[in-house]
Amino acid sequence: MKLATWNVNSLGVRLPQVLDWLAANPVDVLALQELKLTDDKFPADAFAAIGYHAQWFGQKTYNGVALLSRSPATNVVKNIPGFDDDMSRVITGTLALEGAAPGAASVRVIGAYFPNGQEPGSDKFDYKMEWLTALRRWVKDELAAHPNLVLMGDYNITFDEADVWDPVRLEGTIHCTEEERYHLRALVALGLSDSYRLFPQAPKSYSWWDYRDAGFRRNRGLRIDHILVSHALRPLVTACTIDKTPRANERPSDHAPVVVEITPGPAPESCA
DNA sequence: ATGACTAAACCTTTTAGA
Repeated sequence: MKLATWNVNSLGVRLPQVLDWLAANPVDVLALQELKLTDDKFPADAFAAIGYHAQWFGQKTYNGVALLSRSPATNVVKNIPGFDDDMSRVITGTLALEGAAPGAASVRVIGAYFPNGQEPGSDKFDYKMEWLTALRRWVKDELAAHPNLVLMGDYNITFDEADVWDPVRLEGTIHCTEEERYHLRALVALGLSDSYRLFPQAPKSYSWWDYRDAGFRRNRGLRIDHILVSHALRPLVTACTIDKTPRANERPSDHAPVVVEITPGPAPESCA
């Protein structure tokens, strides 16, 4: 099965591109971030028309997340339980593990739009740290309950220098601070793996490029969109790629989709 | 040079993104 994450920077603007992308890339699950629309404006009919179920958690102007899926999601949770937040940033559901024996297995999928943080030392940075702490506490519990878990979305954090187009110039700036990277490593330490780095990748591979100053053309980017998988799923991950093709669209999002392929092995069966 | 571009709402200007 294939799962993907894409910060679309306004679903109202990007809907035609999302529909086109799904037609060309019929993934089983697509997590969307930055819908920038209220729940009543969510285009559920357009996704249903191309065979996708949807769960969404919108917000006016900012934030907003959704899960699109070939099979319906169950046990849907919005935001981080126990963390009071007026922003719509997280949506979670349980999906069938496609490719496994029928009814044999499921995967818990968390789609998240991590806070930007704006600038170290700002109120928004403090909120980012609190949010990251709350997320980790919750993901720890989810992992205990669901060994097959995928945490994907716009993390707004780079892992290390390899994720940054100019690590010297951007050292200590937002998305590249030690505080943010500590939280990212702590998430990984719960028992997750960065799907993208399970495979050889081209150097200077990024998932976001600044609209300004021809950032995409000059490949001045950051890798801040990630797909983390639990240890139970890790041996089943067969590919992880960043699809830059939507950046060639006329009015592109500043983020590219990230796609992971999970290939369940044959179901263990007793030999009769 | 605390910039550049894009999107939404407070809409000819500001806020936020990253």
